[in-house]
Amino acid sequence: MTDDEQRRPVTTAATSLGILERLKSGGPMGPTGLASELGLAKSTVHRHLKTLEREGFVVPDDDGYRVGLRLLDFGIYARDQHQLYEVAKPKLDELAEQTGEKVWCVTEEQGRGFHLYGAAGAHSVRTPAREGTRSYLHQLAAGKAILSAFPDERVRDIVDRHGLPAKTPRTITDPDALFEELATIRERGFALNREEIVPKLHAVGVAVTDNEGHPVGAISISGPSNRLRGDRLTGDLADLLLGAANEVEINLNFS
Amino acid sequence: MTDDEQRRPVTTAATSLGILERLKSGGPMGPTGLASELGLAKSTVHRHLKTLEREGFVVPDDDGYRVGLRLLDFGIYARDQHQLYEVAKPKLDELAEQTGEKVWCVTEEQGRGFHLYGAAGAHSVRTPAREGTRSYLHQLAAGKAILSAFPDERVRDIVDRHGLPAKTPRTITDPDALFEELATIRERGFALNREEIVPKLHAVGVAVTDNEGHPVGAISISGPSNRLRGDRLTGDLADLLLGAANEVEINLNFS
DNA sequence: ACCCCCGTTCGAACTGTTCGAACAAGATTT
DNA sequence: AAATCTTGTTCGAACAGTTCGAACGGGGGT
Repeated sequence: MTDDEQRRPVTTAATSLGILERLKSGGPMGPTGLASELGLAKSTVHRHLKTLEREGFVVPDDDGYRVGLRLLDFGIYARDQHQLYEVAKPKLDELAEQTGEKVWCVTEEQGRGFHLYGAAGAHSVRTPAREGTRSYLHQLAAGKAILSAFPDERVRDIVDRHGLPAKTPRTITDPDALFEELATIRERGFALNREEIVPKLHAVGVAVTDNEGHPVGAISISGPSNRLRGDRLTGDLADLLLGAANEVEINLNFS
Repeated sequence: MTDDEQRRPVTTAATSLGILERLKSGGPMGPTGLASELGLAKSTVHRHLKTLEREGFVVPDDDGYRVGLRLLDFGIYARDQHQLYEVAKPKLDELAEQTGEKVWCVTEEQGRGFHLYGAAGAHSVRTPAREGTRSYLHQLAAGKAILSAFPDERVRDIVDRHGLPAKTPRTITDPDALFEELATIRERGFALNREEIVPKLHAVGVAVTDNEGHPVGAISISGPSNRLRGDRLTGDLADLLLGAANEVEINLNFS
């Protein structure tokens, strides 16, 4: 059904984007290193780099080239365009102060979760997530909340496309188990994450939907597992989140 | 001297990047609109969009395509890599709370200024600047502070390359006037901006340099002209900034 | 029910990219 | 200090890929 196979991709452009991704995942590099890692000729990479540099997408560095701040310009623009961001942001700051934990706002794009904004509470712990981070939806409390608001068919497409890769032994890797979990989430209204992405890290997540019931994203609270457990997790914090999500939903429909 | 003319740019990649920029400046569009604005065939644009979509750089939208959040991932990464960001951030938050104004941290790339991070104080006003915004250095207090830390030759190159475009009647547009201003800044240690980029907006800026004297960026405080004037601007606020910049410089050299 | 506009596909002509070799410059080594 | 290796850069030719225009199919509007 999902014809992922693109008929005739622009391979030249894809090469440039591949260089960009390599510079992000592998750190600053020069033409020689990139060429050997990407299986291209030095001269080819060189020409691509010069073109990317002309547009500000890469910048010369001591160790070769690195991704340029022009991408921050684009990225922040993309975030600001998102309806959820501006509405949820003040509410997230409020939640972070109230709970003292880390509060995130996540949205879906192409079947993946993107961390739009994170508010740090007084006792919030450091996690691998940053703003902009792209994650698998099934590995996040907020992600599972989003999935629970999708029709089953859509969830199945996403699972087919991206699979259910594991991050910890507790990550959901079985489609059937995922659908069971989503049913539970739909019933009680919020999603839980118990060490499914980072050991010793728990989280609660609630979907934010538009007036047609389609999810525009989700908000979540995450923190150390010994602080986020029992009634505090499934009671106070979940209720707080449900209320906040509801507020955001109302504001969304009038903006 | 500056051979801006690239010998053989990868025009295909440049086309893709051009589409990206058009989507940012012109808002979401479809292949037809982009093709007419860029002077390309519909089918060409379509193929580029599909390729960009495959990498997450653009995403389908009600009105066609829009820039994707993958760019936020890249952009935030680029910011986090910057040495100045993590060191300056806590100090900026502190300054914002102390002064109640908007505090920015700006760095230079390719002769342009990039807003890395902005902390909003209690009374801070809304300005056109966002995080990621690319500006002309001569239009910013922080930008002029950066320029004042460059050797004259470097400043001349930047002026040759980007010119001195005006934003308001008070923007410096004459190279000689700029060099005079930079000399003054070097003497007193801080830069001023009096309605040179936005009417009724003033700012103070101080450069942050590494242990070799090269600027890694600058920090600034900006606010309404009737609040940022006289002794408060050139005295209290300037002193506060100078102290903050000095702290940041020390922390920079040990990280 | 019609039409128009937009997104999409396809084939052929051609423009642009890719590759490898060669050059220059800097760093590291002997 | 000379020599050698590596890196960034330039160049030309063969090739591969991109571009364009036309045509198809679908959705919204009149």
